[in-house]
Amino acid sequence: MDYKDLANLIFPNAKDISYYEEKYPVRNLPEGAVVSRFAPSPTGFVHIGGLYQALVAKEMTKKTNGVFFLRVEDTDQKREVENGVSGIVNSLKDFDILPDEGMISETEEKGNYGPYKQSERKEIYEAFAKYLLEQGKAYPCFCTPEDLDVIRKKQEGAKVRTGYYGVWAKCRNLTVEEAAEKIKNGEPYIIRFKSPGREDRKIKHHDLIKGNVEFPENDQDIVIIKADGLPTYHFAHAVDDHLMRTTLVIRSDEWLSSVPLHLQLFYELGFRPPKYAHISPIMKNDNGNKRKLSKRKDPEAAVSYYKEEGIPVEAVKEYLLNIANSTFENWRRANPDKSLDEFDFQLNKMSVSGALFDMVKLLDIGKNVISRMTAQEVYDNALNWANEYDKDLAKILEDKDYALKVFGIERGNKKPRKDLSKWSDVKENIIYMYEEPTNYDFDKISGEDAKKVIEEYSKVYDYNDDKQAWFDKIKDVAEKLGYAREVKEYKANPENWPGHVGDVSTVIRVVLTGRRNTPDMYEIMQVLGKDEVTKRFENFIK
RNA sequence: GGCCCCGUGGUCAAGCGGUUAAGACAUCGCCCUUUCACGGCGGAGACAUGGGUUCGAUUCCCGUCGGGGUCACCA
Repeated sequence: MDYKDLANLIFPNAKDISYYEEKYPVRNLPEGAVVSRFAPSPTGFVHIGGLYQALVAKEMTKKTNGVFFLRVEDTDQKREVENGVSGIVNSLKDFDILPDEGMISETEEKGNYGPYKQSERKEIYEAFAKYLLEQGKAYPCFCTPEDLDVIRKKQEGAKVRTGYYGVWAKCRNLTVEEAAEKIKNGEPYIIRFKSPGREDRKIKHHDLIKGNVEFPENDQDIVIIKADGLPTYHFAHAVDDHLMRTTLVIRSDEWLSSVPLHLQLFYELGFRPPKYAHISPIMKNDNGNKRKLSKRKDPEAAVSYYKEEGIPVEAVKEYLLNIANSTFENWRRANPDKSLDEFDFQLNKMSVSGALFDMVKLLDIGKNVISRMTAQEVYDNALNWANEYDKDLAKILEDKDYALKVFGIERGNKKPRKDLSKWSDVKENIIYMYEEPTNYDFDKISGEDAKKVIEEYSKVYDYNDDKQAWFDKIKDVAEKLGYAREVKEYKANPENWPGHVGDVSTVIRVVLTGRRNTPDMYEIMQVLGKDEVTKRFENFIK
C-alpha cells in the first residue's frame, strides 16, 4: 500500500487536479492587470476595515484594467448567518464598490471562475487535498481535540513552542497501512499538511505595503480539511486564489504572520504564489490604548452605520482614500471637481501602521463633499436618505420646487455654505423654512424692545428690495430706535448705544427662524416669500 | 512568553543623512464693515528613549520602553 492507495481510500471520487487547472485557465488580461478580491465571511456585517480593503482592491484592479471579485468564505458553519451574503453584496453596492465577478446576491453569482462561495467548492478542495495526499505531502490525523490538548499542555510545561509539528506531530509518522487501518475501523480523522519547513530557517518576503519582512519557516502541520469536510482558511486561500488566478491578495495585516505558511502551501501545491498587500487595521483610541474598531463596542465599525447616519458615500470613500494615500488630500485640493475615479491610487504609499479612526475628519470631508453638490444633488440625496430613515423629512421634501430653493440658499457660488456634514443634519437645518418658530430665544434685544424692532421694520419691509436696499432699511430702523447704525461705530464707543444694527438683525432673524444663527437673512426672506415673512412678523407682534 | 510589525504635534501625515521638520483636521486669536457656516491671516503644538556609526542624525544600526498582530478542526 502506498500514498496513492491511501489517497484513494480517503477521497475515492475526487477528480484529478488537471481537470480544474483546465477549467480555470490563466486569465487573458493585459500586461500588468491586477486580479484581486474581497473575501469576507458571510456574517452580513461589513466592517469599515473590510470596506477599506475592498476599496483598495477595487482601485488597484480598476487602474490596471484587471478583475475585482467577491468570494464568500463560509467554511465555518458555526458563524453562518441568515442572509449573510446579501448583507455584504448590498454594502458594496451602497458604496459603489461593485465586483466584476463573484457573488451578486444571496445565491447568485457571475463569472467563470466560480463557484465563488467556498462551501460549494468542496469537491475542488478534496481534489487538491488528494493530490497532496498522493505525494505524501498531507496525511490523515486521528488526534482528538483532547489529544491536542494534552500535547499543548506538555509543550507548555516543557516551555517549547506549542502546535502540531516535528516530534509532536504524532500522526505524521503513521505508516499508510496504520492510517488505512484506522480509517477502515471508522476512527474519525482530519487531513493535515505535512510541512517541509524548519523553524531554524528564515524566509524573506516582500509585502507590497509592509515591505521586506523575515520570518522563521513554517513547520506546523496545519489542518487543511476539517472534520466537517470543509477546508480551513489557509488551504482554501491557496486553492481558491490559485484557481481564480488572483495576482494580488489584499487583506488585513492580522494575516501577515501566516505568510510563511501560505507561501509554503503554494509551493507544495505547485502554485505560483500571488503578491500580498497587508493592510493595517483602522483603530480606535480606547482610554489611551489603540485597538481595532470593534463590532461589539463601536457602532462606527459597521458600514451600515454610515448609511444610517446619512454620511455621504463619497465622504466615506474620500476619508478612506485619505488614510490610504497621503497624496489624496493634495490631489483633491488641486482637483476639487474631479471624480474619485480619476485619482491615481498608489499601493506603496499606504501607511504601515494603523490609523486611528477620526470621525471629526470624516464629517469635515462630508461637509466639503456636500458643499460641492448642486441643490438638485443635495435634494436627491437628502430625499433618498429621508425615505429610508426619516419619514418626517421625506414629507417636508415633497414640495420639490420649494425644497430646491431652500437648498439653493448660499449654494453654487465660489464660497458655498458648509453647514451640512451628513443627510441627518438636513432636517434641523431647514426646518424653520417650513415651520414658524414657536419660541424666540433673543439675545441682547428682547421683550418689548424686540417688538418695537419688528413693528418698525414691518412698516418698511418690501419684498422687492434688492439686498442693499434691504439692509439699508434695517440700518434705518436701528438708527430710529436708538441703536448704532454701524457696528464699527458701536465697537469704538459701546457705551453710546444699547446695541447696534447687528443686534437689530438678530431680532429679525430670531422672529423669522427661531434661532440666532442662520444662513443669509436676505436669501431666507426671499425664499420664505412676502406673505410668510409678514405672517411671522404679525404673529410675533400680536 | 515565542515570533512578527510599528513608534514625527491631539488626529491623519510629508520628509528618509545637513530642512526655519510641510500640509490637512481639531484648537486659539484677529479680519471679512448683521449672526452662523465659509474664506483670509496669524498663534500654540511633534521627530518615544538610551547608546552607537558619522564632520553631522528625525532619517542608518543595536538595546530599552510603548503600541499592535499572531501562535485553533475561526476566518
